[in-house]
Parts: sequence; structure tokens; C-alpha cells
Amino acid sequence: MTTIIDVAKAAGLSTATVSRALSAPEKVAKETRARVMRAIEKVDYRPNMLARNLRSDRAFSLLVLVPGIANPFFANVTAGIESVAWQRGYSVFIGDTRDSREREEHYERSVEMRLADGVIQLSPDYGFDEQRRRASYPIVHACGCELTAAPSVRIDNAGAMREMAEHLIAAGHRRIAAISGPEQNPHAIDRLKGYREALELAGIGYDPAIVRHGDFSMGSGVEAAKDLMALTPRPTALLCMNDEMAIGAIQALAAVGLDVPGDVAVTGFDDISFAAHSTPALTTVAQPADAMGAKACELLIDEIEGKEVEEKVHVLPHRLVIRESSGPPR
Amino acid sequence: MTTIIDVAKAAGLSTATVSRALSAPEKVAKETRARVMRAIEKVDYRPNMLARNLRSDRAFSLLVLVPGIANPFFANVTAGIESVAWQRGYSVFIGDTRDSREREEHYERSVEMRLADGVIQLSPDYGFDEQRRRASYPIVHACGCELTAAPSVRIDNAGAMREMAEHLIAAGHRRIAAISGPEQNPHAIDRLKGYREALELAGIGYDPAIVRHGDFSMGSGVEAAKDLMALTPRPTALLCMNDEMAIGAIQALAAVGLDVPGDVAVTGFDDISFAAHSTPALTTVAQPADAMGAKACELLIDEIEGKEVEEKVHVLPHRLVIRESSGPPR
DNA sequence: CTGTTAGCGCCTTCAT
DNA sequence: ATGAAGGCGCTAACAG
Repeated sequence: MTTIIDVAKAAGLSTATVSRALSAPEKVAKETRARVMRAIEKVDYRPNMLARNLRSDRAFSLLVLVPGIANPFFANVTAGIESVAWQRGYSVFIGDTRDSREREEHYERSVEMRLADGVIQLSPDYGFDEQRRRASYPIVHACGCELTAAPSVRIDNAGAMREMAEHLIAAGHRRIAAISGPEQNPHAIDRLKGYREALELAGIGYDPAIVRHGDFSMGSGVEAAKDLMALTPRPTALLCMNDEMAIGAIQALAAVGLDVPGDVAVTGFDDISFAAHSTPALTTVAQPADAMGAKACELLIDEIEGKEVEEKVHVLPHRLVIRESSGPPR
Repeated sequence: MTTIIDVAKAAGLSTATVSRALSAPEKVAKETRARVMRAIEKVDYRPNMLARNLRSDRAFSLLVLVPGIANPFFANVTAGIESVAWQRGYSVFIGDTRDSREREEHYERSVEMRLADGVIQLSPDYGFDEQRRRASYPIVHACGCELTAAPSVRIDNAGAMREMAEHLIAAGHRRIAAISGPEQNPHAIDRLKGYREALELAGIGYDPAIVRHGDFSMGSGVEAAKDLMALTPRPTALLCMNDEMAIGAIQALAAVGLDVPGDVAVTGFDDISFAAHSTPALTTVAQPADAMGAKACELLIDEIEGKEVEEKVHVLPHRLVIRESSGPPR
């Protein structure tokens, strides 16, 4: 293996100069730099990051904690993270927690062992900043909720859901059922809040009988929709708290011969790529997944590198995407 | 920061013994081990992986090179990889190449710099083992094609596609169009081969006029399907080389008022989670994505750890999943 | 602008 | 079964 010593020898310089030529080129004479570069070429040198890491006590890597990498929304957030990390010279570890506390703890431990310089958490923030207070390393939430402490990134979940409900109300719907996420899930809570607000503002009472709690999976969307369609009077619209459940709902409606949007309007949340191509195309709330990941990554790296980071919550803009599934009723 | 020296002091032992107690417990007296553990607890010690890595010249991490992490199939393969890596004490870096040669080279370089001990490549193998021959580190393909060298993992793409085409032929279809991937894409090539074989075995001629090349995206499925539906006589079935294009095709057919499967049968490939929940539910070929990633990861770690790995190509079983989209015709 | 030198924290001989 | 000591490859003071 060729080391920095070989380069120094070949160039007739000290290892310190070679090191500087690489990591702080401006501190080295132009001519010297060229000599270093030639020597590197000649001996076919590649810096050993393991040594750099130990010496600098940094891993130059980040850990993304994600409840499930196969979830398209999280995958998009991760892509945004990776993109910024790449630009700034960091690598991205993925830690798929599969909602298991054991796995999450394992990953927390590995960061304490210096595997990574910080964590980007994609799970919603159940524990407020409990976890953060405990941690000896920086953590940034990329998909925060209303309770998430700064610095973090989120969208206005409640506001977005309120707008979506208002869209349905404006189209004449009065009996709008909701397919929410797990009862304790912070995103589900925020979004459900927006749904209630819209109903109340419109003078429509909130009726728990037409609210179901799924688990954000398509299967749970199918079940909830079946269930709701058996009700009398039947809801005329289904407000789903993510796209997967909406896609499941559409399938369930088709299975019982109901037309979307003719008989029942359906809306989603996230705008994953499949939303635009479902049949019918899904009306949904677009979250800027990529930008959320990118921003969270910026914040984390700034914090790691000791830059002053504004202690603020970055609320990124969402956007209603009206497609076919929300109407008009036939 | 507390180091192994602090533990040694607290336990009244040498650092060597502490190190051994941790990495080779059987070489240390039971009683001594207990003392070490107590000391670790007491001084709140966590091993520094950066130091271990330098000392052992290993990163204990793997790099997954993936063309796009947002692709559900690749995300599932990645989940399989992560799962095995976790069990065996390795971490997983993700390198999203976005089909950019620059990014791929960047990641290759970082592995040469010891960022990772080996690579799992999810892109199909265009370069045969060109890349591998050049590399100074092990590479395993998790989604190989017929040309991929061992050790690697793949399914029988041609065979699977032949079976799917035969399924359509058995249902009475004679004019079966294909929506393939990019012309040079090895998976597309293998699958197209299976399609031709089935046609020829059934005495139906291969007709390039009803074959389109998409890029595996839903949008390209939409375009190709529109195009094919304008033909006279109209194909009665659309064999798509992945699920995304099939989902796009279904949408395009609905848009022009054609019923699936009543007017046109549609099939996909991969069995991503959305296939089961499209409307109508998609007939497809299930690839064992998780197992492919897991197996590839086993092979790579074995190779890294110097275990004898069988120089063989692991062809994992696929499975035809017949759902609604493939018929029967009405 | 360049060189000398001292470790970063750990593991692994080698010796006892 | 345990201890002493060297060194992995690099960078950051500190000198010059």
C-alpha cells in the first residue's frame, strides 16, 4: 500500500506538505502543489480515510435513521440528503429501524462509537427532544411535527390537511371521512387537527364515527375504506393521510363497484411518484421530500462543522395537487 | 472522552486485557472479564470505531451502489442488504449514482480510500467484469444479468419473461406487444429474449413493430402504451418489463377508455408493493428483492472476511403472480 | 512556505 | 492469563 510517506519521498517533500497540498491547497506554493500532484500520480497514491478519520476524530459521514427505506416518501427524502452530503464531502449511512426499538438503539450506539458525526432522523418526533437531550451528537429531524424542536425541517401538516379538506368542502362534500395513521403518530395527529379545523370552520361537525386509523400501508387503506363504505349514509369523500392508504382505498372502492371520483372522492398526502399514475390520478398534498432531506442535511453538516446554525424550525412549502380522484362528482 | 486507557485504569488491568475482553472474551478469565465490564460501566466507555478501523485496516462497512434509491425495487434489495449487514456487524453506505458516471467514479474512489470494505452493485452489469477486474476491492452484483460473473446474484430474467408471455398466449392472446427498457439495458435484453422465445415456441412471429423501449419509468409506460394503442390491428396484451411502466400503461389505457383486462391485458415485472394495489391489481413476476440483497450481502461479507466463497452465480427463484390485469378478456 | 514531531485510540505481537 | 510496547496513516501544532 502506498502512503503519504511514499508521496513525500517521491516529491522530495515532507508528509506535512503533502497533507497540506491536499487539504489546504492555498497554504502551499503553486509549484510545490504541482510537484505533489505529480508524485501522487507517479506512486498511485490514495489517501486513507481511516487514518484521516482517527486523526481528526470525525467520520465524515452521517446516519439516516429511517423507519423503512422501502417507503417511497422516505426514499425521496433520503435522496435529497445524499445529494447534499455528496456535495459537502460526507457519506451517508442508512439505518433502517423497521420501527424496532432494538435496531434504533443499536444505531444510536454506533454513532456514539463514532461511526457517524450526526444523525438525520426521518421518523416523526414522538419523544420531543428527549432523545436529543440525551445524545452526545447532533440530531436533525427532516420530517418534524409541530412539537419538534429546532433546528429541524417540516411542513405545515395541519395547514395542508385543512386546505385539502376545504377543497373537498368547496366541491360540495359534507360527509368527509378520514383515513388517518396510527393514533399516536405525530404526523397523523397534526393532519387530523387540520381536518377538524376545516370541518369546524365550515360548520360541519367532527364525527369520530367516520374516522379510521390505519398504519400508512396500502393494505390498511383497503380495510378502512371497505369499512367506511359500509356506513349509512355513505361518506362522499375519503381524506387519506398518505398516498399509500389512498391508493389502497381506490382499489377497495373499485372492488365494490364504486366510481372514483364519481361516487366517492379520494385524496392522499405526500405526492409520491405513484400518485400521479394511479387510476384515477390521485389528488394529494405535495411535500418537497427532496428539499426536506437536503435542508436537514445542510443544517446537520453546519452544526457538525461548528457553523452558527439558526435555531429555527424550517417549515417548507407544501402544495395542493388537484388531479382526478377528487372530483367533480358525477 | 473516555478511552480504553481509562477502563484499564479503573479495572486495574492493562489495555491489552480490556481489548481482549471485548473482542475475544474466551481468552480472558471469567472473573477478569467481569471486572472489565464493571469498569466499562463505571467510566461509561464506548469503543472508538475510528481507531479500531485504522488499526485493523477495515471500515466494517459496505457501499451499496444504486441507480436510484427512490426506485421501490432497489429500495427493497437495499433493505435486504441492510438486514444482513446489521446482523454481521457491518454498516451500509448508500451511493446513489443517478446514472451519472461522475458520481459512480466518485464512489469508486472513496472505496479505494478505504471508506468501505466492498461494494454491492445494484445496477445491471453492462461492463461484464471489467469494473471488477480493475477494482482493488470485492464487488458483488445483487441484480445480475446472464453475463454477470460470479460470485453474484440474479434471477432467470429470460425464463421468467418467457413464462409470463406463455401465460398470455395460453389465455388466447396472439398480438402481444412489449414495453421494454432501454435497448442496451442488460435486464431489458434478457427479458426481451424470453419474450421472443415464447413467441417463437408458440409459432407466433416476433414483430419489432409492436416493441417499444421505455426507460422503466411510469411516464415512459404511458407514452409507449398510447403509441401501441394507436396501431391497427391493436395489440390485445401489453407485456411490460417492469411494474412502473405497467402502471403507466394501465393509466394510459384508462385514459382512452380501454378496459384492463377486458380490452387489453397488461403485465409487469418485479412485484413492487404497488403492483398488488393498482387498479386493476397487476399480474407480474415476483422477484425476491429482499433475498437477493441479503444473499449478495452474505457473499460480499464472506469474501471480505476471507471465507471461501463458492464461485457461483446464485439464481434465485422468481414466481408468476397472476392478478387481475392479465385477464380473462371479457 | 515548509519541515519536525507528537500523537489520535486501538489491537496485536512478544514476553512473562 | 495478563502486561508492555510499537505502530496503523495521517494531521496539527510548533518551529524555522
